[in-house]
Parts: sequence; structure tokens; C-alpha cells
Amino acid sequence: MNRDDLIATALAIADGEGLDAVTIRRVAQQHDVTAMALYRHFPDKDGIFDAVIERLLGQVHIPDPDARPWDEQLRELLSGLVAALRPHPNAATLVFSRILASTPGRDITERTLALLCDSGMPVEQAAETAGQTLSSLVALVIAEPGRTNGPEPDEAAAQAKKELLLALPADRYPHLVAAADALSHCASQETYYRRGVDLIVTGMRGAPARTA
Amino acid sequence: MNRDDLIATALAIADGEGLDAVTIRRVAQQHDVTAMALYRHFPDKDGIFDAVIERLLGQVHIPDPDARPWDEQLRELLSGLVAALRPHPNAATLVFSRILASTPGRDITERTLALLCDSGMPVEQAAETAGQTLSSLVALVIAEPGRTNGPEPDEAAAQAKKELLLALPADRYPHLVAAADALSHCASQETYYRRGVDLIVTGMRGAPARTA
DNA sequence: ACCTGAACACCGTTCAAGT
DNA sequence: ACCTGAACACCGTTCAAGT
Repeated sequence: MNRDDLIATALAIADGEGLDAVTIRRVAQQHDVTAMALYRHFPDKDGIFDAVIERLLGQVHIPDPDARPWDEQLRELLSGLVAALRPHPNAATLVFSRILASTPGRDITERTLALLCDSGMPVEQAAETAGQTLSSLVALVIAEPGRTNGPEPDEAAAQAKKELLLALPADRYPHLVAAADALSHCASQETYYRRGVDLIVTGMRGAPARTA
Repeated sequence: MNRDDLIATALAIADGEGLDAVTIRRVAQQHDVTAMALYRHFPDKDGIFDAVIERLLGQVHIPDPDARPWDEQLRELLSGLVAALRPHPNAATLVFSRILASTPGRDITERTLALLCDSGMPVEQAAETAGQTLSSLVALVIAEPGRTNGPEPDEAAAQAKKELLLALPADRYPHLVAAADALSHCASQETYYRRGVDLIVTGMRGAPARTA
């Protein structure tokens, strides 16, 4: 048993059964050890979550600056973040409060800030926008249509949700009924995330108060 | 003791001490009643959270359609949602999984979908975009700089966070250091949320695949 | 150095019982 | 109809004790 394996176990439980299923006792048990043994590796339960997020963000590749326009470079960086979070939607919630608390998270934020400043934004606005941007990407992952707490896509749950929408009064909710399918499951995750990142990057391109 | 007061109590505890502090036993105790009495009003703990979100979303005013461009009308609707969530950042997390599960949430989504369709988007794309948009607004509230679990802004915590950023190596994190202030607390919440909503609305205006 | 047993103060939830 | 007591199977965390 080592720290890394414990982190992996915590993440695996979160992926498979949701964050609430991650308990110190359960992580410990999976390593044939008592709950108290984990306190040698983490200060408390939150420390486990901190480590999980640090590991997750550590997988994000941060591209070196190049000659392309800032928005292309930013799209690449943000796509990398989304790609790292996508497989772990249950853990994504933990990112909100932890981006600036981990080294990889700071690296991602620093690079995002740099690119926004390249675009001509004053650094204060860039800070605000960077926070909003990174948070919105996390939200994208959390809210992916058809997501459940389970590991593989739960077709039955998605179908149930869809039928609930289809059963709504069509005169009051014409669009919800028409969009029942798209609201209850993702036709293409690639499209969903590409458009999601585009939504944010396009928004930043149009941001006013730019000096350049 | 009635259902509405119980919901208000749960929300107040969440606002003051975070979601984890909301326990059935504690809500009950505040009404001089045992925990089991709450099961007359809610099926389980999640049912309390469902009711909290329903109440929160119920306060959102949904403007009637008018002659203005779709993006202006949408901005008004989304601003209303943000205004309702802002005072309750700790509870905002609960919205992700519950927008389509409550009547007011469905009303908000229906109207958002309608306006996006007005813009010329096919309904499937509108569904995707509406979900991303509403989720991003929730993220805005959750990630508001300087936010803590407490009710009033915790100046000490914000200051500590700021100094942590200022202590970073300036050669590796020049922008984080320069933006330490803006990253650790909100200079103007009005500006933060106006720009946040603008980011999203501008992103939607620029979305391709539009037929109109 | 690393782990454990026992204990403490909590949880959500069930169910038979009270008035 | 509405509430309770007692119980069950869990939690996170502390601390003295083991090897």
C-alpha cells in the first residue's frame, strides 16, 4: 500500500459509485488495512480529495507558447483540461475549490492568464475571466447529458429521463418535449465538448474592455 | 412546523455552514422535533435538497417574450437566474442535477430553449447549448472569488489566499502573482456577474451551424 | 516507523409503538 | 394523523497501545 494506490482507489470508487461512496473506511478496506492507517498519508478526508484532484490536473498537458493566435492556443489548453476531467465526472465537482491549491492547477491557471493577457486584457479582468472559464469547463463535465453516478453510461436511466420529458404537457413545454432526446443523452460527446469549449472561447474573443 | 419552514432552515444552514452541515437531525432539532418527524414531509435527505432547489429556482422571474432580439431577452432571463443563486452559493451545487427535475427549472429551461431556437439554432443544438449555459451560470456562482462556506465574506480567508499567491515564485507564476488580488476576492460582484453572463451570451451569439 | 483497537460523537433510515 | 424511542449499520477522527 502506498499513497498513489490509495489515491487511485479513491478515484475509482468516485467514478463507480459517486463521491459519497468514497469513505476513509472503504478506501482502507480495499487495501486490507484499517481506516486509521490512512492518516499516515493524508491529514484528513479532504486531503484525499486534494490529492485526487492534484493527480487529475497533473495529467493535463500544458502546451508551450507558440506563434499561433492566443485563442487557438487557449482552445488547445482548455481542451486538454476537459479531456482529463471527462472520464471522472463525479470527481469534477472537487475541482472548483481546488484549482489554485495544487501545483498543476496553478500551472494551468498561469498559462490561461498569460494567454488572456496576450489578447490584450488587463490582468484583473484576465483573472476574473480565467476563473469563470475554468469553472465553466468543470460545469460542462458535471452536466454532460446522460451522465449518472455509475461507471458506464446508464441507458435505462437516460431512457427514463427522456420519457419523463416526453410526458410533459406539449403546450406548455413544446421545446422540452421536442428536445427530450438531446436533453437526456449525448448524441456525440466529441461534439458536446467541442461546442462547449467553443462557447467559452468565443465568449472570450468577444469580451470588451480590451486594449490591444 | 411546516414544510416551508423546514426548507428555509435547511437553506439557512447551507448558507451559513455549507452543505455538509445540513443534516436531517439538525434541521429537525431546530424545529424542536426528532429527525424521524421529517420523513412525513420528505422521502429522504435528497428530497430536502430537491425542495430547496425548487424553492430557489421558483424565485426566478421568467420574462414574457417581447420584440427585442433573442440575446437581449436571454441575458435578462439568465441574469435573473444568477441573481437568485448568488445569495446561496453553497446550495448552487445542487442545481446541476436538478434543473429538469423541478417545475420552475423546467420553465427556465423551456424559455432558454425557445430563445435559442429563435436565434436559428436547431433544437438539438439548442438543447445542448441550454444545458451548457445554465450549468456555466451555476459554476459562476460556485466559483465566485473570495467565497467561503460562511455567510458573510470572510476577509481573513481571502487575505490568506492572496498571500499564498503572492508567495509564489514570480518567475514561474508571474501572472498569478500579478493577479493575486483579483483571484482572491471580488472587486465588484456586479462586474463579475455581468461579465460572466456576457461571456456566455457572447459565446452563443457566435455559435455556428445557425440557419437564420 | 507504521499500524491497530477501542472509543467518541456523529450520520441516514427503518419500524414498531405511542397519542 | 402525526410524532417518538430504540435500534441498525454506517461515518470521520482521536489516542493510547502494540510491533
